Amino acid sequence: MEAAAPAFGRPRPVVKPEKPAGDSDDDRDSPSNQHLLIKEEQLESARTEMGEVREENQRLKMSLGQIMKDYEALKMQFLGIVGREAKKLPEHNKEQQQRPHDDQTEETELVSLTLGRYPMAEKKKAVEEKNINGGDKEEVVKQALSLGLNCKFEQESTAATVKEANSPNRSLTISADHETKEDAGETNWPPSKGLKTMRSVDDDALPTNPPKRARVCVRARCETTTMNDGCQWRKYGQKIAKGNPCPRAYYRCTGSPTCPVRKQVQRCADDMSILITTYEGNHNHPLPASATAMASTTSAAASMLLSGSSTSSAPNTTAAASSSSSSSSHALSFYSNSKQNFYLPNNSSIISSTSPTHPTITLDLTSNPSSSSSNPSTHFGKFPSSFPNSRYPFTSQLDFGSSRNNVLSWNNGVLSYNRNNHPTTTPTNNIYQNYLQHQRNTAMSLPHQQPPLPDTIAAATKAITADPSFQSALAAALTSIIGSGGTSAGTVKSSARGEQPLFQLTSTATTTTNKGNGCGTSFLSNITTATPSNSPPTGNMAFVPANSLPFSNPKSASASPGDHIDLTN
DNA sequence: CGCTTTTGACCCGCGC
DNA sequence: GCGCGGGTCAAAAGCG
Ligand SMILES: [Zn+2]
Repeated sequence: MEAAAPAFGRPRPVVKPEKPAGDSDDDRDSPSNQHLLIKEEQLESARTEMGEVREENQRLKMSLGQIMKDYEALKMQFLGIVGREAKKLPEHNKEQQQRPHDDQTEETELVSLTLGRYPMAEKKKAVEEKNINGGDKEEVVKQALSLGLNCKFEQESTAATVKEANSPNRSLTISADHETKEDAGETNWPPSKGLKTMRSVDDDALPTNPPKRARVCVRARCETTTMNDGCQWRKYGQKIAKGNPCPRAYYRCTGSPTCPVRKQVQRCADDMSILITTYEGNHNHPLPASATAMASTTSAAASMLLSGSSTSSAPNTTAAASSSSSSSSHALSFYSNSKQNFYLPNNSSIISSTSPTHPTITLDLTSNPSSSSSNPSTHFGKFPSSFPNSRYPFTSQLDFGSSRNNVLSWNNGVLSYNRNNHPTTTPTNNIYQNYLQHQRNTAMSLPHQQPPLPDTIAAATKAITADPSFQSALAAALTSIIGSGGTSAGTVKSSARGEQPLFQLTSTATTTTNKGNGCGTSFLSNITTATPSNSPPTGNMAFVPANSLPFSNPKSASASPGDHIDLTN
């Protein structure tokens, strides 16, 4: 995206490429030379731009190359270590291990992520450039890191079981992009639209009507009142929308007193099991690791939306970052290297509609839960990469932990959705408990960063975690992973009875977009909008999520009344 | 005691 | 201008 960003991001006096018409015009000797001159100028500038872009591309390519090298090297190291570890560890209860999967996954992931670390420096650069070129608002907080790393998760030890079902490699592409310029856009929200009366009176007396905030709507099956997305929400209102027996609830983020983020939750009238959550705005404060996934997703979506793209993708759309040979797509090449494709959950789809009111993008993850056995790949549609006019790729990683019956998980880069309507199996609680227990006990002994790890890993981890940017990225990545991990834990339950190891690893997905111009990027985390340096703990925080995991949070503010929703059913 | 939820009132944009 | 519907406020109640 870097490449593209500059080119398209900044509405410079660039001539729109599609207007080669200019040439024809020239021929036409229409009116005055002025016209010609102007055209020429435009051409000139365009060329210049092109040149710049190319240069940048080159640079980025090189960076990428190096990154990849590093990555490979580290990967090897990692594998070696892991292998050793695996041997060392007498196999704990296999069962437990499986569950802890999540844990392990996390850990694994962490390490994996480590591999991607180098990029940071480079990426930063990229980011900077981006900012320069594309940052609409200079406010771009530096914390906005854009980094892309590609990791593969090899769950050697743990995954042994899983392996069968899943190929050993999972790759996770992460790209944190803070800059979500959209922020700017969204940030506007504060100008409380209406209430000028007594409410926000002075501030911006004239809110210059901000561009409407983008909204991201997520549809997912969920039993609980609200999806546990890791954020803290306070309910501030409830209304019964006409045409839907179910009340719509309004929540506000309490992460920060000034956080503009809001969400409204409502059940689908047609299918009560579907929960429709609409997010609006970007967080202006650090988020718990567990919350970054959703946040990044929404912001990414918002970005995409705002960038002006209308999309509606069908499940089977192939996004694939087909290698657009153009030099302008490093991102793509990056991905292609890793030969990764991103998938959305089964028939999940993304639809962005710019309604008069608010531009809204909808992620529909509700599609049929159908059998998730056998070939996952068959059930999944590749992520639609086609965002017509968008220059921002869109990411989708969601963890809806709260649901007991649903499971979203990523396997091998594929997101699988599992729905278990028959809670006949072991109660979630047990699993949860086990999970926790396991966490405490087993987790420690696992190849974590904490305990007896080979220095290598420890060192690597340290080093990595030291880098703030990385932290953010990591946090995001882990978040998503973990978040889903929680989910997966839930899944475990379902798996308990099944043979399908689908749930094992969950990670986030990112998508790449490479439209005609091919600048694909996945960006997944734009972690916080506003806290650059605060994130230090993030790296570590990533592991905290245990608490914030989707598992039912008894206390979670928003989740309390639980089933309360008695829908008319 | 602090925080969240509940809930009716209020505000505002929009269509008629 | 009026009514409707969506969204928000804020007082009161509930909870740990
Ligand atoms: Zn927030």
